Amino acid sequence: MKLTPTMQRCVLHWGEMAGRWGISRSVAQIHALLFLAPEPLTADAIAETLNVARSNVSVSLKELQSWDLVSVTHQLGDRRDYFLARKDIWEVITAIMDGRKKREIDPTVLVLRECTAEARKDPETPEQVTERITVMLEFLEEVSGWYDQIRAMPRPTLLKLMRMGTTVAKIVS
Amino acid sequence: MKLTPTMQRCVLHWGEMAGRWGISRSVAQIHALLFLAPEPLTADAIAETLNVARSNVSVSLKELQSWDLVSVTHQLGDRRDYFLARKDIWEVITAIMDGRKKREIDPTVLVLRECTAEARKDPETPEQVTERITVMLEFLEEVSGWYDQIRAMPRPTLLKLMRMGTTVAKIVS
DNA sequence: TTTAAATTTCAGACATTCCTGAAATATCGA
DNA sequence: TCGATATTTCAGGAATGTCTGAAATTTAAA
Repeated sequence: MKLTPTMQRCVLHWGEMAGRWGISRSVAQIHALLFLAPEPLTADAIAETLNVARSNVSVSLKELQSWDLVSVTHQLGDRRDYFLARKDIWEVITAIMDGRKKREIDPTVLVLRECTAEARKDPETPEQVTERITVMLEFLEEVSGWYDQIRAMPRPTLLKLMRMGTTVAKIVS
Repeated sequence: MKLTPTMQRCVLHWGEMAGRWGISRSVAQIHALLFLAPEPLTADAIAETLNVARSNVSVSLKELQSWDLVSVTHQLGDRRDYFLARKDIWEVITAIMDGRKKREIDPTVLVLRECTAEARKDPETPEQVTERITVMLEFLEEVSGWYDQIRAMPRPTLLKLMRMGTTVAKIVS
């Protein structure tokens, strides 16, 4: 896989953003490469193009698959795996948002449920604190539910809503 | 500052989530502590309560202030800084989202702008790749603009919209 | 000023995460 | 089944990020 200067720039930038995005540089670079690549690539091709260890590519691809951003295809008469990234930018973003919700929000909701129950029983914990935890839990649960509803809406509807921007508010109020 | 078992649990959980949230454990724990604390705390009190170095608290508080999650107050006749976290959960979440947008999206939009310009001039870059980069840029810009609009809406309106869930779609279509 | 408290800076210790390369395992055709 | 190729696992090294404690700086009262 030959990279033009522009493609290289994208891949490198993805790698630089990796830290902030909470993934490793390899994962980010591989994702950029597969996103740009016009056709599926083998793990070897990826390793060669990005100059990283073959095993690193294997692990990183597993992570990208766990994010539902990359899938495997095959070519007739070739038993190597060919990897392919989601190309639809909308699906890419929603996959990332789903993954983040699962990793960053859901565990906290579980703990907060236990904490509120515990706080209510415990007379030591100030009422104010219990209240604060409860409010946070309820808020997270409400946002979670709202997110699920939004996710279930057909894309054209969602797009239309987005394009309306603030005018929705005027209609519904 | 004495922590009840429930408060401790929250603080520790925040610390454990820190990695996934892209902040250091200290920053997360200090935020949890200040969020729960009924009143402002000095840096020394924080250091003592969480058993971390005083200097660490100083740096972490600076980061929390850069996120607009923590502010400084003073008590009459006391020249120490007293730190206070945003208590309104809605404001907390929007502050975090603003910070993430600034750190995780905005830099990429800038680079993608340069990349699309570059790709268009460069005949080497395949048309398909240029197109893909352009679509991604346009999508990010659209979402950014949409986010700004949403952020500017008065909170009660936004809450009403959220509570309506999918029924908004039926009304506008 | 001077002094003392409060805060910040920063070099290095520590911890964590990431990556590599070798070895083990899996897969498929012959 | 065997052999060749593809993939994964994993221990240890490299790189990065975090935290500490001492020293420097800032701040405000005396």
